[in-house]
Formats: sequence, structure tokens, C-alpha cells
Amino acid sequence: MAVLETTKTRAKAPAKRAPKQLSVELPLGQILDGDCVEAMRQIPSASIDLVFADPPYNLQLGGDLNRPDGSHVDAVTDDWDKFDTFKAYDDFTRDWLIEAKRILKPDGALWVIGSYHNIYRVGAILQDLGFWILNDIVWRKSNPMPNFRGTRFTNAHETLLWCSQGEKAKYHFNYRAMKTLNDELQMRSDWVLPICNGAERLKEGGHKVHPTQKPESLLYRVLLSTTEKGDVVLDPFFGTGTTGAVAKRLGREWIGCEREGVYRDAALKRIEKELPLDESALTTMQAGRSAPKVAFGALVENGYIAPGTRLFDKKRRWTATVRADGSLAYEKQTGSIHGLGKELQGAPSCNGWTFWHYENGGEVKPIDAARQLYLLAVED
Amino acid sequence: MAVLETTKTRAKAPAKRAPKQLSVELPLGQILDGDCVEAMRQIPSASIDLVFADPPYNLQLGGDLNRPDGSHVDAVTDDWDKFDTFKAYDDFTRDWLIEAKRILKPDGALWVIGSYHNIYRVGAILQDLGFWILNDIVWRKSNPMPNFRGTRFTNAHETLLWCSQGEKAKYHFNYRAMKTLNDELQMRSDWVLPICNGAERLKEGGHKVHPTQKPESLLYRVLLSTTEKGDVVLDPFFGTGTTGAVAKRLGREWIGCEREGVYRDAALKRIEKELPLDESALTTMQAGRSAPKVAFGALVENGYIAPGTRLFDKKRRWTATVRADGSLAYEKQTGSIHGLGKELQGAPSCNGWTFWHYENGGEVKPIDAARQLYLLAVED
DNA sequence: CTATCGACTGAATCTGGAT
DNA sequence: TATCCAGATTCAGTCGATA
Repeated sequence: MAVLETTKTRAKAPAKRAPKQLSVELPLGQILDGDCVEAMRQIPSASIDLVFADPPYNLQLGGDLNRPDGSHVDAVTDDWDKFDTFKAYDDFTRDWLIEAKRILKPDGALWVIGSYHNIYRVGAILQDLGFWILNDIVWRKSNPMPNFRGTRFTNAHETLLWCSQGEKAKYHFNYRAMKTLNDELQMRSDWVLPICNGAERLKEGGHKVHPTQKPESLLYRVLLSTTEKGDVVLDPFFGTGTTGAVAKRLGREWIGCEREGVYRDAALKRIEKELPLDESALTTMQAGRSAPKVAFGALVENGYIAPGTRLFDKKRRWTATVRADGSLAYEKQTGSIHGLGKELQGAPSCNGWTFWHYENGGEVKPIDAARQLYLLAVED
Repeated sequence: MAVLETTKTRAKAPAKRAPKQLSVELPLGQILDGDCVEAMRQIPSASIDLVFADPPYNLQLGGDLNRPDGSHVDAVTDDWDKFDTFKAYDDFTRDWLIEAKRILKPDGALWVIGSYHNIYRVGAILQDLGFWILNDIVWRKSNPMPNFRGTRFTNAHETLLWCSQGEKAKYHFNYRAMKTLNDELQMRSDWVLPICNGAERLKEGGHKVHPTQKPESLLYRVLLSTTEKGDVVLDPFFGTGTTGAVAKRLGREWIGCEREGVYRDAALKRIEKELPLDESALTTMQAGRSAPKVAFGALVENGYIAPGTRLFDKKRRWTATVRADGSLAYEKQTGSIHGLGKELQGAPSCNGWTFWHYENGGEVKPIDAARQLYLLAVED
């Protein structure tokens, strides 16, 4: 058993919310054998940063399914995916969600993935348990299996739910990292990713080891968006360990629960081979991630904006003067770049970085341009 | 009140399932005043082909929200979207779903649209009531409102559930029309459509009449995919009548329920102005809609494949002869293009159109190529 | 007449730390 | 718990005015 210091410095996690210097033993980098509810009972309360769950889908497939060319579709018919009634599936779902909620930190988060067969039940139950849905994410499959019989729309997506511990609970979202990943546009709730096949798909003797292996790109985005380096991620339905593999690569700690020995063996072998990204790659992500909190005063201190500089709004309705401490003065009013802009406009809020402009070499630029220059210099 | 003959000839509806020559009075082309559950009680059982419902989402919004430029976001704050608890919302949902199920024909279908705030509750409840989810459809908005605070993923989609009356119930799906609409690819479960704005958005004195008016393109696809001309469509949350307008355009009958007089008035005015597509346009759709069950015999009859032509599989394991009635002969075996292909391969099924090939001008082509030529000629 | 620019808007569960 | 205040934050599209 590894020993984990659960208290970490995290941007949005105030010290009062985190357990104080509580050393707890967590089975990091291990796959717990047996039923996931039993396994999770071994985990201390409020010790996990993220739970990612890919529970059985409760697929109610009828007879065999064949493609138009006669070949057989290898459907999910494993015993672990059989539930007699909605009631049985609901009970099962409630049980594991209750344990997941207990082991999560107050600012931890839950992800669940499912299809229309089960996700509506899972979603309603987790809301009943107090989880607060932050987004539902659509994984739009770029290469889904067609509907061979032409009886319905091609089932081309699956759904993920991202939840905090409750309505008022804190949570972590790496907004910048996601925006960067999406070519400087906000990341949307629909993600286009291919299904897991090719070299990534684990096979044994020509057959896929697990019927519903998830693509690593999916876990990559989940972990990058809602965890920090060093966070502990638990997957109650570990399967062949996609969560563990990506966690290891991204420098996150992981714990799995899995009943099937075949899956556990395959997962351990797979994760063993996985190499963590080196520090520099992770740091680059970190830089993209953390908010560039620059005080305007820092620009003045460092000579990017000289005291006495005249700042004005786009329409030059107001012209203010920069003071040595980084505050602005307009007639008798003074304040921060944000506060003064807000006052003058009578607006509920104002982003001073884009509101105020200055002249530089005959060019008019928002002061945000100076901030960018400063950031570039500081990051080197 | 109009009088409707509920028995119609419909491809997949066997006579035994439809009520026998039962004449019932339905308020076609009318908006029923008042609560939708009360209103639906006036509708006879098993008389409606399709229910499309856009219920309140129970958004549970907090305080005000401003855009980064300081402008105010006009949120949905109407009373009709306010529920005290999940329990209250669930009760409301169960009530209208029970009535919807009663008035639907045995082979009728239900569509519901919602967001993550409500759709998981709606989905679980309709499953509990025996509705059978056929697909969940993701409406991916091409122009959603951004997440102004950078706190979550852009909420860029809404979800629709398409359900039959039960696991074994029949339903209608215009596979061909959807495939045609999607450039000859199977229509997928994710639809990219813009939100409703511009000239389509109903306004009164510069303000939107309804806060959540749905785009007509969405209803167009719903009605075209799962109803026939002349079907009766009921919308329990009629609002400003998008369902009615599109139904009228597509030659479907419609019934609405709506409590708010302002919405009712706007809807009636709007639908009044709507013009039905003329018969020829609808017939063209009809042609696209019904399965292109081109009998292989028709190709033979019309000279696209001559009797006596030798057909063979790709690997030329078998070579069969086309007979005058469109059947094939291989040694002592005969059968349809599909049946014989299946027999020879010992496969559970076979698509004869792609299995069998013929030579034409030195080129080897699947007989599906001949079918395409035939379809092109017939459609003119 | 066209091109450009600015204002406006859409089902949104939309901050956080210090006092 | 309530209040205050510093700081951070938007995409696609329509429409009308201006050049």
C-alpha cells in the first residue's frame, strides 16, 4: 500500500475544505478484486479527487444480430451486463453511486458514461443522491456501427455525465486547457472522437479482450479537463484499464475495481507498458491551464505601462491616467482598471483588460496586449 | 370538431392492431385551452399517431448573468418553468406521460425534448411507464450561447427521446427519407441544426413571444422520419405552434394543448399563414420515403439485366443464371438474389444486391449498380 | 448597390476570497 | 451568513446604420 498525503495545493481548493494533513492509506496503482461496492468500502471517505465510471449498460439485446453480408455482430452478451428488471439495475446503480459519493472529496467530481439504455436511470438516481450535474457530454463517434437493419437512426453517440458533489460544491475545471485543445474556442459539450480500434484495441488470440473498451482519447479529455497532476482517480468498473493507462500517462494516481480476472490481468499488463509524459510536457499543459492572473500593477512595476500613461476606451469617451500603484484616475474618480471602467459605464461589470486602450507607436491596443507581452517574458 | 377515420392503410400497421373502423371525433387543427393533462383527457384512447412534447426544463437558474461586455442575459424566468423539488417535477412528468401513452395508438410514438436539467428524469419515468426508447437524438446546436464565465463546457446540445409504446410495439420509421436527406448515408443520432432566430423567430414589439421557440428544421426532421401524410400529431406543450406549422406544411394533422393565451394567439396566427406543400412535393418525399423495394424482377422486366445473364460473386465461387421472372438458378438450386446467396454461403442472411456481380463492357459491377441506374430513370 | 462595422441575442443550473 | 470587491469572461449569426 502506498501512503498518500491527501492535502495538496490546488488552485480552487481552500484549505478549510481539504482534510487537514490527514495521512490515509490508499491502494494507489492497484486493481481491487471483487464487487466494486465492496471494494470501495475499503477506501476512506473524502479521499478521492475523481471517480470515472463506465458501468454495465443494461443492454437488452434480443436475438442475434447479423450484418447485411451475413457476418455475425459480436454483441455485448456477457453475464455482467444482465439485469432482470429496471428495479434491479436501479438498485445496483444506487449502491455504487452511494459509495462513490462517500469516497469523493467535497470538491471531487464524478463522471459516468452510458447509452440510452441506462443513462437516464443513472442520471435520475445520481440527481436523487444529491450529485449536481455540471454538463452532459455527448461523445459523438466518428465511426459508429451502422444500424444494419435500417430500423432506427444510427446510434452514433454515447453520453457522459459530469457532476459535482452538490449544488453548492466546488469543483475543478481546466478551462484554459480545454480552450487551447479546441483551437482557442470554448470546448463544447459535444466531443467528436473515434471509437477504440486498431492498435489501441486490446486483443487476445484475435478476439477483443473487452467488449466495450473505451478510447484513450476520451479519458485523456476527461482527466485533462477536471483533474490536476497528482490527483487520485478511481474507476469502479476498471475493465482493461483505459482509465489507469491514461492516468499514468498524465501523472495522475489511479485505483481500479474489477471482478474479472481476465480484465485485471490485461489491464495490469497494459498499464505496466504505459510511460508517463515527461515533466516538461505536463508543465506545458499546466501553463496553458492555470489562469494567467496578472495584476495590472505588475505591468506598471515592470515598465510595460509607464505611470502617467493615458488610457482610453475604444470610443474615447473617457481618458484616464495610470498611477504608480497601478490604479487609474479619471477626474475625481479612481479605481482599478476593472472598477473604474465599471463605474464610468454604469455597467454591472467590466473587464478592464479589454476596455482600456493605450497608444504604442501610433497603434491603439487594448492593455491586454501588454499583459500578453508580459506573460510571454515571464514564462521564459 | 372534425371527424377522423382512424383506420388507415399504413405499411407496418397490421389491421389487427388498429381499431376497427372506429369513428372518433378529434379536435384536429385546434389548440386546446388549459392544462395539458386535462386537455388530453378529452382525446379518445389509441387515437393519436405521434406525440411531440417540449415540456418545461426545470432549469433552476440562480441569479442574474451578464456577458463579458456587461450586457444582460435574458434568461428563462417564466413561472411555468418553476418547480419546487425534483419530486414535484417527476409527478408533473408522470401525469402527462400517462395521458400521452393512453391517447397514442398501439403503433404510435412519443418524442420528448429536454436538457440535462430534466431529460434524465423524463427518460427514467417514461421507461418506468413502459415506453421503449428507440433512439436518443442529440440536437447539436451550430450556434449555442457560450459559457460566459468559463466555468463549464459550452452547453451546446439538447436531447430528444424517441419511444414506441413498448418493447414489442410496432412503430414507423421512414428510413429511406432519412437516408436521402442525409446524402445517402444513414441518418445518425446526432443532428446539427441552428437555433431558432432571424425571421423565423416570432416577435412582438421587438421582443420574442416565447422564450424557447424551437427551430422548424427540428420538427421537420421529426415528422418526416416518424409520421406519414395524414397522421395525427399532438403536442401537449404547444407554445407558439412550431409543431402545428410544420405538420400543416407536411400534410399531417395536428392538435395542440396550451395554457397561455398569448402563445395560443401567436400560434394560430402563425399556422394560418403556413402553406401546405403541394401534392407533388409530398409525393416526391413519399417516393423517397417508402423503401425502394425494387424487385430484381423489375430490372429484368425493364431490360437493365437481360434474362440469361450470368451473375457471380466477387471471388467467382458461384455463377448463377438470371431467369425471366427475376429469380436465379445455380445448378439445381433456385431462389431470389438474396435467398440463393444466403443458401450458397450457408450464411444467416445475404444482401444479393452487393453479393452478385455482372460484366458490362468488360467491367465487373455489383447488380446494385443496375438498380441505381434504374432508380435514376424512374425518378424522372 | 455593396461592404463594413457595431449592436444585439440565444433553454444558462455561469466566481471566489476576504472581512 | 452576508457583504464587499478584485478579477475574469463569449460564439455564431442577424440586423440596421454607415461608408
